[in-house]
Amino acid sequence: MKKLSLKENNTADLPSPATLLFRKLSPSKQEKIFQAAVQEFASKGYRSASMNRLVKDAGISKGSLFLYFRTKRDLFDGVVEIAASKVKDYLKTVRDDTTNLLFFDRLELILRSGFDFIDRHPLLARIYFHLLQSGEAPFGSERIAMLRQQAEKFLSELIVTGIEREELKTGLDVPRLAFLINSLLETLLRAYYTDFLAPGLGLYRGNSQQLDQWVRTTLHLVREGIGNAAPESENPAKE
Amino acid sequence: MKKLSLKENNTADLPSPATLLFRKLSPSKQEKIFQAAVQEFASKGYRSASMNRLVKDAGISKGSLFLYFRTKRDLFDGVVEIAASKVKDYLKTVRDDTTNLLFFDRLELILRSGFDFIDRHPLLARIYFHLLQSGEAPFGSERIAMLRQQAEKFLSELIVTGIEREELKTGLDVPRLAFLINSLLETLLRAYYTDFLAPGLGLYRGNSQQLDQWVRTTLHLVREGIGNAAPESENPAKE
DNA sequence: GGCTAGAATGACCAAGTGGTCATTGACCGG
DNA sequence: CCGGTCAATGACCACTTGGTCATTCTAGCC
Repeated sequence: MKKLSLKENNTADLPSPATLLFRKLSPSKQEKIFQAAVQEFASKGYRSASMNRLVKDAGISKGSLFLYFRTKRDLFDGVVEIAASKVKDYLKTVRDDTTNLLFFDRLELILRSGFDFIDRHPLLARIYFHLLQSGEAPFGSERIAMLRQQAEKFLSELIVTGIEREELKTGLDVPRLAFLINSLLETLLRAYYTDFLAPGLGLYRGNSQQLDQWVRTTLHLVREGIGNAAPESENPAKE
Repeated sequence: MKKLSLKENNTADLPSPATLLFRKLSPSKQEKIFQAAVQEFASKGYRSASMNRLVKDAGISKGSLFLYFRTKRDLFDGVVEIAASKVKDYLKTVRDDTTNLLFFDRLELILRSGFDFIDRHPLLARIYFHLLQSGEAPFGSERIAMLRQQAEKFLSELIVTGIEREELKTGLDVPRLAFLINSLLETLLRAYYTDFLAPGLGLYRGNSQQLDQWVRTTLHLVREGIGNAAPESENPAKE
């Protein structure tokens, strides 16, 4: 019953990057083309993705592709649109499904859902993070900023709720903390599908035990920090 | 008093990417070429950097450049070598200059020195982070892993020392925390010179007041976390 | 001067790029 | 079976890429 409006098609104001012609194609053909595009962009990044290769993989002619999407950039935008909307749906779902939980339980679920999302949509995740990380791409940085702001706004709301429920300290610097925590989550997720980011730490394709440990350590850091509060003594200086 | 082995030039075992001919050049000419290369790689990233453009900027002929560096890759390696060694020196200096300070003061200084480093070497910083973040480059990922491991080992040592001095909790998951804290620092530094990463949060080219706030918030998070410890009650929620 | 070793040069190369467009071919109403 | 419409095609375009190499230039020596 709580299926809130998942549509919320605020992307509608932007003109779709695909041409009318493309949208008249049979769904299966559209799918085939998108799939090839996702594959190509995910594995090569925007700049090194080759339209020639893509066309071969999709099994269509080059001329057709440029009838469906006027430019490489348009095609990429179309792919990003899909990736972003999937990510958005996932964020929304997680948020709505966890409203009643405690802050740190919510945070844990967000993280775990992130791993899950990557398992389900590895290529889309790759594109999403590539976009998020990439300073070198010719994308209007507004799009990147928007993605980021979305996640941070989401986290901010979580934190504010946590404060209201007295699960978190008062007087927190919410927007900055949202940024910092978001960066922690992003790094973890990125390292989850990238082999060289955390070599030897069992995050990349880690088994569930290793992931548990990561989740525990991360939550512990965010919850309590690592400083020794010297709980017995009123004097936090040397013992 | 154990002088930690710093392994100064463990890069010496690798053959220098520059040719003999290049090393015989006058320092000023070497400098000019390096400068053009740094500029080009920093602004375009590895893949989009153009040797043709570079050659024009450096004011030498294309043939010469390829006499000095056999391939584009070699030239890039040469530039990275410089960037990495500068970063390394900076890390080492910060560490050695702060051994006597408390853990969180050290951490603060590391962060502030990072900002300072970026102010001083913006282009090298860009290349360094580009390398660190880039999954798309054709660099052997070992180099990236090495850079990362260096920073994390550095942080690990700091944490261990902090634990020994009872400034930090005992029983911490040191390597994972080093990874997480490192990711926080990296994100902050990256956002410090990247306009779109933390839009509106005053980190990009922020004034010193804004930076102070960032430092404070970050350290507070790492030290105490954001969880409400419910200090009045002696009831630490069982887990 | 003449000679020569070796450094500097830029025209040139094959390969690849994103993108175009004249041609083809498939379908359809008459 | 015709003509008309329009999607599909791939040869082709101008341009860029990293890299090469025959040629030219230059410095030093006799």
